[in-house]
Amino acid sequence: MTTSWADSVAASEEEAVAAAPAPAAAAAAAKFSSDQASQPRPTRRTYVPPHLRSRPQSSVAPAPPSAAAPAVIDRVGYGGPPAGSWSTGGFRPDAGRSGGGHVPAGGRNGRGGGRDRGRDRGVNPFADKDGLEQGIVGQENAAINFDAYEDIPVEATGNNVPPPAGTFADIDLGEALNLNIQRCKYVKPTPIQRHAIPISLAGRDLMACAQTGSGKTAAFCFPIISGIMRGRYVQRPRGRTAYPLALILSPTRELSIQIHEEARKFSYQTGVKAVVAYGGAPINQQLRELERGVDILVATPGRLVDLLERARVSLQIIKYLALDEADRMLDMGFEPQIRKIVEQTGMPPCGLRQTMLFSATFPKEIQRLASDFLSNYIYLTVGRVGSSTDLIVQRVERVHESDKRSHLMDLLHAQRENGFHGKQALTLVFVETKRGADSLENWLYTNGFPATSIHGDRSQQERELALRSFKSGRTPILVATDVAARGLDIPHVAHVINFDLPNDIDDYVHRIGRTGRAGNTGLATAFFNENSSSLARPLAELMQEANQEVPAWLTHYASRSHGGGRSRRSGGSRFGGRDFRREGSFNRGTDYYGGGYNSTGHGVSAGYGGYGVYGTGVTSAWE
DNA sequence: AAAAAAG
Repeated sequence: MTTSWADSVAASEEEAVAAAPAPAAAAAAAKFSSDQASQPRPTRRTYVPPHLRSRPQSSVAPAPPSAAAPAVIDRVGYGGPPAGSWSTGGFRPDAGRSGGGHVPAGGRNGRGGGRDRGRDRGVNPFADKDGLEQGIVGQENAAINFDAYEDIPVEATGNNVPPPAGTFADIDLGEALNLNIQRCKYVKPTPIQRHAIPISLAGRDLMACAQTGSGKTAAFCFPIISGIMRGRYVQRPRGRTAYPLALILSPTRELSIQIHEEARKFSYQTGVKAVVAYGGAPINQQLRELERGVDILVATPGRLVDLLERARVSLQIIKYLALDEADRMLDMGFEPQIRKIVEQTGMPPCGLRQTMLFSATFPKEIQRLASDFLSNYIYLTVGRVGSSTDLIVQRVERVHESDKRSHLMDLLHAQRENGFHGKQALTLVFVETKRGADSLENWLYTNGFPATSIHGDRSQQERELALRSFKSGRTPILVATDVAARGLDIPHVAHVINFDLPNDIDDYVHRIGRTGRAGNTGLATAFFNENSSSLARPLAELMQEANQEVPAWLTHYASRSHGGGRSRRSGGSRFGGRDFRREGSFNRGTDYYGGGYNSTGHGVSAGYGGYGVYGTGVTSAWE
C-alpha cells in the first residue's frame, strides 16, 4: 500500500530516469544490467576451519579462487549436493530436516544449527505478538513506504565493485528466503539492499553507511542466511560448545533482540538457526538455546565474552561477522572489547572470514580503526533519505535549562489537544543522564502524562517492559537515554524531543532517526541553550544540508562558536559519510590498499540532488 | 562528562 505522495515520487523518478540520465551513469547502469549482472559472480576463498584442514574432502572440491566458477559460496565438500544444486530451482525448503544426503553442519551430533528446525516449524515468527500495534495501522509491513527509498544517491568505492541488483528476483537468494521476503511484504530491495547484497554475495568485505530503518538488517542478514544455506559446512565438534557460522554484534541489548527477531523471520524454514545472547537476562536459557544449535549468533559484547570465557561458544568457524552500529562498537568505550572478540578468540582473521560493518554514521577516525577488521573492502554510502534529512522536520528551540520541563509540558499539552496521543502517535524524549530520565519520567507521570523510561540503570526486565509498553501505545511517551538512540525500530514515533541535546552531532542523527522511519514523516524538536553550544555549528550545518529552516539565532550562535569537536560533518551534503581512503592526506604514505579505487555511481539517478524530491514536498502536519 | 556492556 502506497500513499499518493509515494506514488508521485515513484512516477517522477521514472520520468527523470527516462528523461535525462547522466551519460556516464546511464552507460554504467546499462552495462551492469545487460552484461555483468547475468555473469557468474566471482568465487571467493573457501574457508576450511583449521582443525579440519587435514581431513579428506569429497568429490566436490572447493573451487580455486581464480576459477570462473558459478555463484557458489563456501563449499566444503562433505557429502553435499553437487555444486549449483541450491540454485533457485533445486532448492529444497526443508533440506536437512530429514538428515538425508546433505546434513547441514552439526546435523549428526545435534550440535550444529538447524537441528531443531522441526521445532521451529511450529513457531511462526511472522505472528504479531504486540496486538495493539495491529490496531494502529493494520498491516505493519505493508505500510512501509518503499518507494520513498527508490531514488536516492548511492556511492560505492573500492576495487571491482560488484554491480547492484534491480529486484529480489535478480538476486539468487534461494526459494525459502524468497518466500520469507514475500512474507515480510518486501516488494523490492531498498538501495542499501540492492547494493550491499550483491557485494556481500560476492564474498566481499563491506563498510556501509546507511540509516537504520532503510533495510540495513536485511541487507546483512540475507547474504548471511543465503550463504549458510548454500554452504556445505562441516560437522561441528562434539561437546557443549556452540560453533556459530555468523556473528552479529550490536551495542545495546534491545537492538540485539530486535536484530534476532528480524533474523528469525528471514530464516524461517530455511534450516538456519539464529540465537540471541545478551546481558541482564538469565544466562541459563541462553545456554540452552545455544546447546540446541546455532548458525547465526546475535549478541552484545559483554555477554559474548562471558560465553567465550565459559567455552560455551567458539568463534573458530565464523564465516560472517557483522557489526551493526559499527562506529559505536568501535568508539572508545567498546573498541577494546570488540578487538578482543575479533582478534583474540580464535575467530578466523580477516580475509578468511567475511566482515560487514553497518552504521548511519561513520566518522573518519572510526573508519580508520575499522579497516583493521576488513580486507579489501568496499565502502558503500547511501544518501540520507529517511534519516536526518528529508522525512524529518527538525526544529530547534531556545529553552533555558530551568524552563525545559514547562516547555515540554506545553508541547505535550498541544499534542494531546490535537489528538496526537489519540492516534497512537508516540513521543520519544531524550535526556542526557539516567538520573535525569528517572526524574523526568516521574515528573511527567505525576503531571498526568502516561510516560515510562528506559536507561541502563533499569533492570533488563524493566527496560524490555518499558519498550513494549511504549511500542504498544500504552505509555505513548518514553523518556530515554542514549541506550535507545540507535537502531531501534519503533513504528509510529511521530515526535523525537531532544530535551537535552547530545554532545556529538552523530548521536543527534541517530536519535532523530527514531522517527521518520520506513519512509514516513516525523518531527524532531531540540531544546537548545548555552549548555549545548558545542553542537551549534554542526547542528546548523546539518539542518542546512537537510533543507531545514535554521533559526537566525542558531546561525549566529554557530558563527561565534568554534571548535568543540568535529564541526564539519564527515562528507558532503548528499551522503552520511565518505570513504576515508579517498581523503588523500589521511593515509598518504600508508598504502594498505595497494592501488586505486574505482568509484562507481550505481543508482545515482538523474536530476536529483539527493533530496530535492522530498525536501520541499514534505510539510509537517504539526506546523 | 555520559552512555553502554558481565555479574
